[in-house]
Amino acid sequence: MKFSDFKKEFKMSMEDICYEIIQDDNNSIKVKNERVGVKKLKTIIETAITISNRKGFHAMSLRELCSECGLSMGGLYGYISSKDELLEVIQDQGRRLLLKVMDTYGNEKESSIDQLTRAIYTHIYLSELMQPWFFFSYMEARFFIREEQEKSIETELLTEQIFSEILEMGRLKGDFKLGDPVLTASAIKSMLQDWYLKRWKYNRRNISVDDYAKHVISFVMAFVKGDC
Amino acid sequence: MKFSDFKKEFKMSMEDICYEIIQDDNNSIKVKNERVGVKKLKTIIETAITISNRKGFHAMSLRELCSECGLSMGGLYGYISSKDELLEVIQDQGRRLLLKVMDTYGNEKESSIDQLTRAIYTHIYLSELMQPWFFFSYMEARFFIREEQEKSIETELLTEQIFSEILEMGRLKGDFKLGDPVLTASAIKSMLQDWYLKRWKYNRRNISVDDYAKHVISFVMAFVKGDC
DNA sequence: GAAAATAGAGCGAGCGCTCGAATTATTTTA
DNA sequence: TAAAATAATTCGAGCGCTCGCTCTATTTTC
Repeated sequence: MKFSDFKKEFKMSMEDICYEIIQDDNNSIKVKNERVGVKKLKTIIETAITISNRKGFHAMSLRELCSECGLSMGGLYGYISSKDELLEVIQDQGRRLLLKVMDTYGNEKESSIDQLTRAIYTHIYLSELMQPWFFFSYMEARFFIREEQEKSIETELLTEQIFSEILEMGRLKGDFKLGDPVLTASAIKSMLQDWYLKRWKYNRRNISVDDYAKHVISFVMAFVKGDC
Repeated sequence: MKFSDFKKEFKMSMEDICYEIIQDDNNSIKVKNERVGVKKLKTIIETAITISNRKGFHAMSLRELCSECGLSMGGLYGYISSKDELLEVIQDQGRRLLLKVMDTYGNEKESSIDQLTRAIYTHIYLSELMQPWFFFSYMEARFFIREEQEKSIETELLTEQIFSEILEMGRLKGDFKLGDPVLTASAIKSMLQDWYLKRWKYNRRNISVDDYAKHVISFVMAFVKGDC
């Protein structure tokens, strides 16, 4: 599996998700025109993530967000009802994308090794395409209100569970030799997270997404194939 | 090496560092009485880290810090000249401790495997004792001013370099079979960082610092001993 | 020309920081 | 040793400013 192939299959665009959000009556979007609304909402979310990743969500003023999006305070408040809701929209949008892709990429008929390889590739490739959101979600999580924080923890543990289940299944089938599947899943996850958290480091060293994925795979495989 | 042994050897207390800082004329501490000054400064640093780790340094108001430390705005400003300087003091204090311990724990006469094992143990044990500072330093780094940010990056790369040098040396001696030492060092580091960044997860699962250290060691050893 | 969208001045609250008054501790004087 | 004088420390109201958010006047759209 190559990144370029994955990118092609990854058709679910942000615009589709923004369209879904605008249609959803649970939020406070006052704009009627869908064509304009979807485009603006997309800009707002992307710009908010960009500024937040530079200086933090809390330190980003809404005036700054407005001027970078090319709209006024009043204009912005046609899309959100508070700064807290903006955060919810960002999280909601990212999670929708994430869950859709994770659903698609399961395959129970593969061998344990292929399953593990595929899961690692999928996670790294996905976090490459959604790097700003993954970074945002990780770094801002501790400032979320309780409800949003619980959703974040849930998503974190869910991802980890995917790995621990593959490991556990592989151990039962005799394909893997490893101690604690949960600790191992956690170790794998920390390597995957490094890819979207330390982007500056890997850019500086000219390490491509495929270089990184291959290295993680070989690292993990050495452990699960050996006896410890 | 057990954590309890390490803890005993780790005699350098925060109070000594605070004493050094107060003696240093580069800062703006106006308090004359050393006995009171050292104690208060220690409280200020520890409380500031605690509040910051909960809600972020930027979101922590100095009024809040004052009331938790039991002093007034004026009182606080006898120790710092600005909120930015408080951040510098926190970073400075942590880095002094970190570097002192890292200097102590080198040992060039060991075998490659022992060196690697010792380096991993030292890092995990150290980050256990200084967890709040490590967490603070990692999560707030992107908000630092350029100068402070460069110091952070330098420290990050220095730690990584310790591992990549051990790995490179081991490969040359024929003890290790591995591909890229830098990528491997980076993978090890991401596992070490997980220990102080995801404390809630490991606490919830009742995983001790020694459990974690052992697992990382076995994970890394499987890779460096195998052929990839 | 009605409805939808936008603009941006204005509001109260809370921020980092200051500074003179109040309080406490120490030294000097008689 | 008690009183007076001086120094050191603590205090918190107040300053200028920016924040999230509101609301009405204006412009744009169809």
